[in-house]
Amino acid sequence: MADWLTPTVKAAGIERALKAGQVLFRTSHRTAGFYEVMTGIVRLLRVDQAGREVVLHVATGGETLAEASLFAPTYHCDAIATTDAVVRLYPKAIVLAEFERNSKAAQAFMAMLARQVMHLRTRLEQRNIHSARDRVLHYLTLNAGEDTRTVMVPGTLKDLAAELGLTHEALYRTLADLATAGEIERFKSKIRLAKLRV
Amino acid sequence: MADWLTPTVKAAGIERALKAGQVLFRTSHRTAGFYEVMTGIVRLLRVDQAGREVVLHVATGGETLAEASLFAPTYHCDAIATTDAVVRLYPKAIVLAEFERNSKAAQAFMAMLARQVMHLRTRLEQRNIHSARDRVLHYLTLNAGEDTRTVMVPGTLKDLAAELGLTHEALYRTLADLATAGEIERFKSKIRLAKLRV
DNA sequence: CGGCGTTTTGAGAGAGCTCAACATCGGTGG
DNA sequence: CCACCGATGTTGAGCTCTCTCAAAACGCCG
Repeated sequence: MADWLTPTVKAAGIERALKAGQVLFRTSHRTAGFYEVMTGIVRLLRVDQAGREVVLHVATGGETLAEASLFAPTYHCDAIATTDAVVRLYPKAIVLAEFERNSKAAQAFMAMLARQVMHLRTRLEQRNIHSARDRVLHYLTLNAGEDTRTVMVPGTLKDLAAELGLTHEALYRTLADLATAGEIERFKSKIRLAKLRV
Repeated sequence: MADWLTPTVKAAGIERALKAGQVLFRTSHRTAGFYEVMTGIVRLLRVDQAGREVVLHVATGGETLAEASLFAPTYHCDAIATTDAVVRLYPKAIVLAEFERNSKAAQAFMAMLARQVMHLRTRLEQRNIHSARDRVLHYLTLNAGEDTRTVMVPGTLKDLAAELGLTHEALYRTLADLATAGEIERFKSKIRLAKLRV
């Protein structure tokens, strides 16, 4: 997953603990580099003229943050810890120098970004599906494993509901309906799509 | 916008016209490179066990397609023209060689991908907002220009509705409501947010 | 002038959201 | 070992909001 993280870069990572509400960086601050969220939740936002927060993104464990800051002199939004959190800073100069020297690392980084773009587009497409039923089916179909039928559910169903953009109630109901309709089978942390009806 | 497109790469671009319904590439085909959609609409999709299309993305003019294919031996989805379309192929070998030789170009490409990631995350965040009113306001606030109040509307309001994930009726109504509430002013192809009320 | 697409407004229905109650499970501490 | 507690999982009922279907006004271009 993080094969762009060469030993050099990894060694340069600087961990930092944040209290809930603490500011990681603000708009127009000079960019230090980009971050990886290790634990907790960090949100990216802008503040509009009326002082309201306009949220750009909510990052949780494992996600990277502000990749674009590698190529910009200043940050373009604020980053604030929503919960207590631990982040790791990858200093811009070191990362860029590594990419210059090591084109394999650069390629791996590009590949990671390209995969993210792909994945995000897919999730966006998913949100165009209005029916909860179809949205869940879309997700299951796309995330079915080797046998093209079994999906491992990562984390709780509540988390899944959030990823799908549904309330957890709606997800529970939809799964229950699909199960009684015989379209899926449910297991502890797996869901299996019914055999295709031809 | 396309500053990663060095003359070398640009010269290597191969245009190709597609009829509606024509296949550009299929899953497991060997990757030739990635594409830019010049005109028309191309959709990326997978086919599930029951033979149904599962759409991953719908690309239109100016968008790039299958960036991740640069780093993979085979395509992981099908690409089919929805309308008559013209695409431009940037051959993998040439692009990668250029990135190896020209680290500025590589950096520009990374920067482009990073910006895309940022933008897609923002759009995804936007879709988490359920109320049409708040979603429109979120969009307007984030896209306000220099003066932080005026938004140029690209294309028709119908297009905007699609980008926002609303029906055009819902958007028209919401804009009308916001206008009568005095929260926005509407012009030919501009919308201005009302002054902040403190 | 006659079409075609966008913009606008109306009315109705359905689907998911909200609020609420309860079950279940895992962990914690007495 | 059991009682307690919090978070997840589940089901119910009502409501709101957007979608859908419909129709008409408007603007643009041939």
